[in-house]
Order: sequence, then structure tokens, then C-alpha cells
Amino acid sequence: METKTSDKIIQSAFKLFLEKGYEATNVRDICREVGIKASSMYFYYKSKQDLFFYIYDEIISEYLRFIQGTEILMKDISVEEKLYTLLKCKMEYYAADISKRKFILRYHLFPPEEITSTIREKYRFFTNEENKILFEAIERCRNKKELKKEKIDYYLLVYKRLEDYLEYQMTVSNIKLNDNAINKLWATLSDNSAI
Amino acid sequence: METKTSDKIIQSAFKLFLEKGYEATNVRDICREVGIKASSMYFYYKSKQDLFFYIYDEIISEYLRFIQGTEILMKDISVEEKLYTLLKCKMEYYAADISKRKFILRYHLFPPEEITSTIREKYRFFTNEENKILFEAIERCRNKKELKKEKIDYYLLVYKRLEDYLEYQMTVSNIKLNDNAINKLWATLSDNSAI
DNA sequence: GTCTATAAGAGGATAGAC
DNA sequence: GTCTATCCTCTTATAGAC
Repeated sequence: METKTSDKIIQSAFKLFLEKGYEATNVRDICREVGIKASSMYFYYKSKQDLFFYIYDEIISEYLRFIQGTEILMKDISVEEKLYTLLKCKMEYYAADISKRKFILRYHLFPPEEITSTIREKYRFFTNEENKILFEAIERCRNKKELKKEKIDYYLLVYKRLEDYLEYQMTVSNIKLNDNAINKLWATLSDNSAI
Repeated sequence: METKTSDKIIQSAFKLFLEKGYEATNVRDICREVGIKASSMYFYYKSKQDLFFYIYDEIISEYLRFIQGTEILMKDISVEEKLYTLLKCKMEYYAADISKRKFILRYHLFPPEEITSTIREKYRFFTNEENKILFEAIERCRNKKELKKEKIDYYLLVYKRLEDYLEYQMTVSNIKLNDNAINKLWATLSDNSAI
């Protein structure tokens, strides 16, 4: 079956927005790879911005659906174990197609001026949704009631810091750390004074 | 004493190139802050590219001069201690004015298409020069001869990885880790199986 | 759905006056 | 040194034919 033109446009735009950036990518270039003229794009998407956010939204919602569907969320294990497992789960997801995460990172770090506020808004929504999922997951943990709030917050901090690092290694340095390495880092960081 | 116009242009351009990016910054905007018309810029710099690389080169060479002048380079201490100290030294330098490092990082991660090859070339030169300094510093270490090449390479790897992480935390997350944290991370990473 | 033609504007760069 | 005027090119987006 043939790929729909609207999807071809998405694919071409995704690639160019990722590699060249939003400002440096023009509608003509996007359409050249699809095999149509620039004006034809406006039949499918009302503007270049519209096209961009269609891609951006899709990447975010696809990830949220994935993490929401993870079995670990419901497991009755300790807070630390759950967060650690969720982190590894997330990294596996990214590793399977790192380009999507690169896309989000690129526009989070360096948003084009004309769409900065919308990107920030959407990114905030994204992290909020993810945090909600995280908090709910913690609620269901075996030892949740025994732990002080500070201890839980500390695990969350470890989670975020390690996430930053692993994501950076993957997206920027193209390095995927092995399980043993992640495990050691997690252990060091959670040893309450390393952050 | 008044700031020279050529310097005012540099300052304005640096700020805009850093925040809005090369493509999204136009000569008219740069000059507006200086209080001159766009055409006047061409009296000082022959093009927008020329202006950009003037700034880029200056940041790099200023850093290289700093690191070359560090006393630790000559000290007769162990390889591990020297690399660890150099890393902290470097991070202090960055922390003193993080915007310069952000500038380099931005264009290393996402170079504008029309100047990609030149940026890559300059960045390669930069890392080469830094590596030379690093290798020479290692030569002068007390225990250099007792160590296997593999062990030294491993310390260098720890150095690079930790550097990546700390740099990322500073430039992207605006977090400067304290000495204790850096020390712990160094210890964990150099424990030969964590990378 | 896709095309051609074109409007409307932004941006880099130069010429030449002062 | 700095200005005005202007050129030229590129880009987004629309109108209307097929």
C-alpha cells in the first residue's frame, strides 16, 4: 500500500526539522522529497507551524501512551525499585528510536523564536503529564507509607538527574550505557549526599 | 572610556546568536542594540558569518589560553589526581561565565547548515588542542610510568564522561554540582566497571 | 489534489553621499 | 564611520486554473 501524501510530508519534515532545524528548513525542501510543489503542502497543513506542531504533538502523545501502558506502574514493589525500573523502561523506549527524543530535546533547548511560547507550553504539559503518572505509580508502592516525604523526593531527584544524564549520552554522544553502569550510578546517586 | 563600536557589535551579536540562534538573528537586530544601521556593521566585519566566527574563535582561544596557563599542568602528582583537579579547574572556569560555554555547545549540537563544515573544523581543532594539553600534562605525572596504558585511557574516559555530564548540568539545567558530589561521581566512575 | 503564478515581506549585502 | 537608498534573493502563503 502506498504511503499517504500527508504522511510523506510528515516524514520529510520530521527529518529536516531534526537535522537542519525549523528556521533553516523551508517548505520547498520538505516537498521536494515528497515529490510535490510547496503550495500543495497547504492543502494538508495550514502552515509550516501547523506542520511542526503536528509532529511535535504526535511524538509526545505517543510516548505518554507508551509509559501509561507500562505494567510496572501497577506492580507492588518498593519506591526505589519502581523508579529505577521505570527509568530503564523509559531509556529502552528512547533507545528504540532515538531520533524522536532528539527532536524534542532540540526544540526544548533551542526553540525558534516565533514558536517559543507554544513549545514551552507543550513541553510543560508533557512533563506535567509524566509527573502525574510518576506520582500515581509511587502511590501504589509497597513501602510508600513507611517512607518520609523527603526520602521519596530524593529518589525522584535521583531519577531526574540520571534521566538527564542518560538522555544526554544517548542523544548527544550516541552512547547507550549498559545496565550495570546504570545500576552503579543509581546506587551512588541515591547514597543521599552525592547530589 | 567608551566601548568601541566593534566591541559593542560583538556583545550584541553574542547575545543574540546565543539566545535566538544564528539563522534567526539578523544584522538589523544586532545593530539596533548598538545604535547604528545595519550597513555600518559591514565596515567592521565583512559578513554575518565573519562576525560569527570572530566570536566563536575568541571564546575558544580564550579558554585554551586559560587552561594552558594553569599551574596544575606542571605539578608532580598522580595521573588520577591531576585529571580530577583539571576537571574541577575547567568547571570553575565555565561556571564563572557559563554563557560562553553555552554558545559553543549550541553550535556544536546544532550547527546552522551554511556554516556546519567550518564549525566542525574549528571544534575539531579545539578538542585536538585540548587533548594535546591533557596528554602533555599526563606525561609529567609522578606515577605515569607505573600505570598501564589501559588504565590511563580509562581515567581519560572517566574525565570525558564526567565532563559531559557536568557541562550538561551547568549549561542545560543550570545546576552546578558541589565538590562533594563531583568527588563521589569520580570515585564511582573510576571503579573500572561503571562505564 | 496538485499545479502555476504571484503577492508580500524579510534579510544579506553593496554603492555612494556626507 | 555612519547614513540612505537600493538590489537581489529567498521564503511563506494565497488565488485560481486544471
